[in-house]
Amino acid sequence: MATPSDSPPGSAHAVYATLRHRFSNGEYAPGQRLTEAALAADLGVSRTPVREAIGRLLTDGLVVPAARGVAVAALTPAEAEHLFTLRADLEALAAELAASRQALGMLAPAEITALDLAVDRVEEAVNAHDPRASAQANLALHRAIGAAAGNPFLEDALHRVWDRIAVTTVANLDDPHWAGAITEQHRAIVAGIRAGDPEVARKAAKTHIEAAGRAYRPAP
Amino acid sequence: MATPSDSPPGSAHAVYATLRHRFSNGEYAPGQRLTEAALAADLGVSRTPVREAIGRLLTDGLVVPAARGVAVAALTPAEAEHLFTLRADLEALAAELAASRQALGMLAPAEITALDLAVDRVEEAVNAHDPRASAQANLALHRAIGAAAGNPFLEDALHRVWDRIAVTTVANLDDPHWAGAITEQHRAIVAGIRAGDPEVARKAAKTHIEAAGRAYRPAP
DNA sequence: GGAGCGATGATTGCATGCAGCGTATACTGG
DNA sequence: CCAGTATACGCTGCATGCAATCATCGCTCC
Repeated sequence: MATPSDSPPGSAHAVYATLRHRFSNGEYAPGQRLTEAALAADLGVSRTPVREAIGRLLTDGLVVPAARGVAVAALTPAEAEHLFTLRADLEALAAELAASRQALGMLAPAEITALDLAVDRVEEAVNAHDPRASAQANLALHRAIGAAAGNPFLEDALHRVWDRIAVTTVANLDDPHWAGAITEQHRAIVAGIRAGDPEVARKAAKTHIEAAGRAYRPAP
Repeated sequence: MATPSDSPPGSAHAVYATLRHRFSNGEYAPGQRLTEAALAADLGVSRTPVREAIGRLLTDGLVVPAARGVAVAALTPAEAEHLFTLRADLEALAAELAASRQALGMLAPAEITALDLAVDRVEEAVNAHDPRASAQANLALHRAIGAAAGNPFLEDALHRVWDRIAVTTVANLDDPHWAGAITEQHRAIVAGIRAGDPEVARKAAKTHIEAAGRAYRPAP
């Protein structure tokens, strides 16, 4: 909900940003326990800012109260389904808004070009069978679409969903059928945006995320 | 994003919940500055948990960094528009999911009855020209719809949007045309849910929130 | 040998202390 | 009377200290 332009100073926010970044990179295993002292030592600050950051992660749902403090939140199959349902709608809205802005001439040509480029990068990474790079390139593309929507609150909601999913996922791209479909679907979304057709873009995005949800298999 | 079933213990979370509740009740004026010491004294705890709670409010965007600490976030017209755009889509999804669950027999008859009752309460409050009660009853209805959707992540996203809007709003219900339309639109949403028709429910909800967005005028 | 129980250790949760910083106020000079 | 400046106060931000709590490990008893 915070407009991303804010960059509050302070060690607490830095710790929070760092941890959030680590989560979205899947650097922590689900169920792993986090201790304040260890993080404080790791990040070179005292326990207080770490404590604040963990509190924020708690409200984000990225960590859950555990026996002795907090643990990295896992994702039950039901939760994953709920997340993808929400994500499908949010990304559909993002694509729709991006297309609307394009129709109104509010998107720079460079932004559209960047979308094409991002699609290419995903394709390359998938063809190279590099799951890590694929996930990152894929996220970059979707982030770019979210940015093109021009709605900071939507972007924030998307980030929350992505981060929550990213904890447990290295996207399942070894399914050859899904790997083949992903680029085609990406191109359909971008085509809808480029054409300035909100309905087409929305449907393409929704279809894509629903397919991604079916392909997703949470780590055990 | 936090599944609402979690209820982390601790004074920090209690402070956060209290403040969040106050915000959603509009108890703080936009721009008002909040000091840790005053809140700590008010709530009978030390500055530390207050500090943590304020940190969470910062990431929620409900407060913004100010000269001397934090101030209650105001809402620019552009932000309000973005919020209502997102809200329209989220509530549309909520109504759609609620209708789907109804079609699958997953909604208890008591839930449907509660929706009807909530609509009636909004109507009464609006007819009584009680803006405060109207806003609360309206929020209660929308919360009920959100709950009927059965998706905790969607509920959380909705709460974030509502709270962000609630800071500056006591809904503008003195517009007689809007006041007359609101109950009709509410009934349309509930009718769609009761009929188990996701498309009808979605469109009704979207139409309603878009109308609400037009009627909304942020406090100066 | 297994199970129950107690002690110890680690870790959280909150309070307080202290330094740094910015704001506001009061005072002085023009 | 107004403007400029210096001082002092309030407030934040972080670190540390202390008490309470819970898990784990080892011991004893059956």
